[in-house]
Amino acid sequence: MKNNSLIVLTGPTAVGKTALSVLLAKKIDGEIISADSMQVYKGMDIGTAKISAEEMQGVRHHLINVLEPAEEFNVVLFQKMAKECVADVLNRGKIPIIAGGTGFYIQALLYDIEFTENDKDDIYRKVLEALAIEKGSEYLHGMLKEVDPDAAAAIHENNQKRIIRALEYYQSNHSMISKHNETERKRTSPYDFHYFVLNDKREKIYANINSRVDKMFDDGLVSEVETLKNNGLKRDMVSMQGLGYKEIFAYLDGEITLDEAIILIKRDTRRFAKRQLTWFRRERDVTWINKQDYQNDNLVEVLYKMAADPF
RNA sequence: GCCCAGAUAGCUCAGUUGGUAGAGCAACGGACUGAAAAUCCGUGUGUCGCUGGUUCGAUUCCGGCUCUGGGCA
Repeated sequence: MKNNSLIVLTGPTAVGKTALSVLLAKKIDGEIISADSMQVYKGMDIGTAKISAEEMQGVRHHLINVLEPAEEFNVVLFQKMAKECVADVLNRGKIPIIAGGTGFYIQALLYDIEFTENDKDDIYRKVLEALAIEKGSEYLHGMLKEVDPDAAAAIHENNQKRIIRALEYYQSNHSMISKHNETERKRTSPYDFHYFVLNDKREKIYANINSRVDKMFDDGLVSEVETLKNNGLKRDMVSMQGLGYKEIFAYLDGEITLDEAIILIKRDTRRFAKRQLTWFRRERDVTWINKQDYQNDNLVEVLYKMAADPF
């Protein structure tokens, strides 16, 4: 085993990553580093389908339950924390298994994408947001065209978040984000990795999602969100934009009925799974594991064999 | 058994005075490099129930059949 080896196990939500990752960790003496933008938060268990202590079966998990829901989390933070975890796990002679469904985070870690320090400018962002409300996002798009035409061409004028980020980048770095993206895209990974994407028939995934959401309600999703709300969490916080949370907030605020919330959570989770698949499809170096191709096989053994080379 | 209504996209339905069809929802494809469970863009995916007839041409008109509702017996 090399000192920079790691395994990525990902896939769309509800495909069965979590259980498989634990089995794999036990098999190869690994530790799991979660790549999940929502499971980092404490007190958000039901809606994130967070793994329980029993389900961990003694396997050590990192980056789960490490932040308060009022704290902000983003790729940069993830990358920083995850890099430390990976180094730590490797130092102790174990194999890091990156498990979770946030493709962007996995990419940032795997290819060590560079994010310059302190280039997030909250004040400028607020200014831009106010400008967007006042003059519309086409106006911001026009501003971007002035300073970074390539970025303006690549970002649709309705995509306010992206436009704002690109302007913010220019403001902080006095250089174009389009150039930055171009160089970062060419990066090669410092790790020796196996990138597994677990997949299944679409209808199967969707059926899992639908029944999982029903179960979340049975398990008390509404009261989980009520508790968070009573603790002072607001709808616009990063953590409360998670699937299942934003819809229940809308229900608690009387905007939609409970039935509508259920339908919305199911639909939006299905769409999320589809977006995840779109992301993984265009990632380089991924190994797809289609569950329907291995119906009679033990998936852990399959992964173990495929990953055996570097160990 | 008889009468009436319906049968068009995955679902609910609209429509074509005869020139092979469209809405909503669902679905599908894509982008993404400091909000990513976020954000944004794009796409009708259809033997118009089956089968004959009339017609240059039928999903549309006519007949028969099948199925599904509702009613009468």
